[in-house]
Amino acid sequence: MFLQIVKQLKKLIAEEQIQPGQKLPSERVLCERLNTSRSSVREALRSLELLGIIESKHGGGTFLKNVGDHRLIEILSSFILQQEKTVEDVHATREIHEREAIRFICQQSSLRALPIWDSLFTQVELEEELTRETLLRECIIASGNRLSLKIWLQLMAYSAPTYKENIAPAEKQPVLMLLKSIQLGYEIEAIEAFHEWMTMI
Amino acid sequence: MFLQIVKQLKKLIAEEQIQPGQKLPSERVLCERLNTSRSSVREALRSLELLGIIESKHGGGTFLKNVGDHRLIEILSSFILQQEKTVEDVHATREIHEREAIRFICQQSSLRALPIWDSLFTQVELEEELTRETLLRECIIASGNRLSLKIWLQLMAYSAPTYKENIAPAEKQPVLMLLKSIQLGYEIEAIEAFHEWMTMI
DNA sequence: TTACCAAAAGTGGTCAGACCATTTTTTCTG
DNA sequence: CAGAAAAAATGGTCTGACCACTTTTGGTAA
Repeated sequence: MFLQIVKQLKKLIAEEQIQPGQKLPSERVLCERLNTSRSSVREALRSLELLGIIESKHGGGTFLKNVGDHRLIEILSSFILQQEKTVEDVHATREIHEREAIRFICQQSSLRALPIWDSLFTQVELEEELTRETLLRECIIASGNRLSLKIWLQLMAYSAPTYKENIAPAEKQPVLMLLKSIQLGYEIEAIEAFHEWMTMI
Repeated sequence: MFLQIVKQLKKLIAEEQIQPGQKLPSERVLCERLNTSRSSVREALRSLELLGIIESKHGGGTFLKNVGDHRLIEILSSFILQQEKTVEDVHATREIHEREAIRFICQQSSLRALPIWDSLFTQVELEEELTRETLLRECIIASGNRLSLKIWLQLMAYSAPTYKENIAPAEKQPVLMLLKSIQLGYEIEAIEAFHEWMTMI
C-alpha cells in the first residue's frame, strides 16, 4: 500500500497540475483524500523527500521541488561509491571525467567561446583566490554534461584536501597553459598540460 | 531527524557487516537502539525500500537487498529521465567511460597483452555470439578501474536494446579495427574506430 | 525417534490519537 | 490602517493498539 500511495501522490500532482515550488495538500488532507492514515501518507512523503522530489517545511507545508534539484543522481553516485571505493579508482575515475570534459570543450568551438575562460585566465594572472576544485569544476560545468558534473562532485568529496587550497604561484604556468590550450582548441596540449598539473600534486 | 535515521541505518549496516540477503534488526529493536519511535524508523525504512536498498517481508523481517538489485535506475528513469537533456547526458557519460577505458588500455602495453583481446578477436571472426554490451564491458574490465565499471554498468541499464543484440556481420569490420587498434596501442585509430562504430547505431 | 501439526512468539502493515514546534492566518487593539 | 496578539494550520514525533503473516516452539501421534 505504501508504494501505492507514492503512485497516487504522483498522480495527484499530475492531475492537480501542481508546479515546482507550489504547495501540496497537507498531510491531514491527503490521508482523507487517499482514504488512509497519516502514518502511511508520511512514509510515502518521506520517501519522496529523500529523493529530493518534495520538501517539507515545519509548520509551513510540503512543496514540490524543481526538477533539476532532484537528488537521485547524488544518491546513485553515493551508493556506487560505497561499494567500491578503492582510493586509486576514485581518483582515476574523477580524472576520467575531467579529461573528457577538457577534450569535449576543445572539440566544440562554441564551448571554447564561453566567457568563463577569459574570466579564469584573468583570475590566475591576477593571483586571485582560485582552487583546483573551482577550476576543474568550471571545466566540467562548461562541458554541459550535468550527470558527469554530479558524479564528479561526488568523487571530488574523496579527493585530497590539496584541491581545496588556492593555486600556488609555482603552479601558475601549467594552469595558464591548460586554459590557453583549451581556449584555442589544442586538445593534445590541453590534456598534456592537464596531466602535468595533476601530477604536481 | 528522519534523514539522520537513514544515516544511522546505513552506519549500522556497515558496522554490523550485514551482507546482502541478510536480515536487519526488527523495527521494534531498531527504534530502541536508535532511541527513537517506530514511526520514525519506519519512515526511514520505507525510504530505503523505495530505493530498493532493503526489502520488507510481511511477518518475515527486513532484508538487505543485493547491490545489483537496487531500483535506483528504475526510479531515476521514472522521475527524471523524462527530460531530453538528461537522457543525452546518460549516454554521453557512458561513452566517457568507454572512451577513456580504450585510451588507457592503448597506453598500457601490459593491458594490451591480456589474452582477452585475442579471444574477442577470434569471437568476432568466427561470428560467435557477441553483443556490443559484452565487448564494451570487456574493454572496461580490462582497463582495471572497478569503480568506472560499476558506474558504466549502471548507465548501461539505460542504453538502447541494440546493445544487447549480437554484432551484425556488417559491423564486423569496425569492431575488428577497434580491437586490432587497441591491441597494437594505436590510441587515435582505436578511438576513431570506436566512434565510427558507435555512430552506426 | 521422527514427522507432523497446532500454539505461541516475532515481525511488518496500518490506524488512531495525542502533543510539540513552527509557520501562517485571522482577529483584536491602538 | 498598522501592528501585535491570538487562533488555526501544518509538519515532527511519539505511543499504543490491532491485524496479517511468518517463524519458532512445543507437543502429540505414528
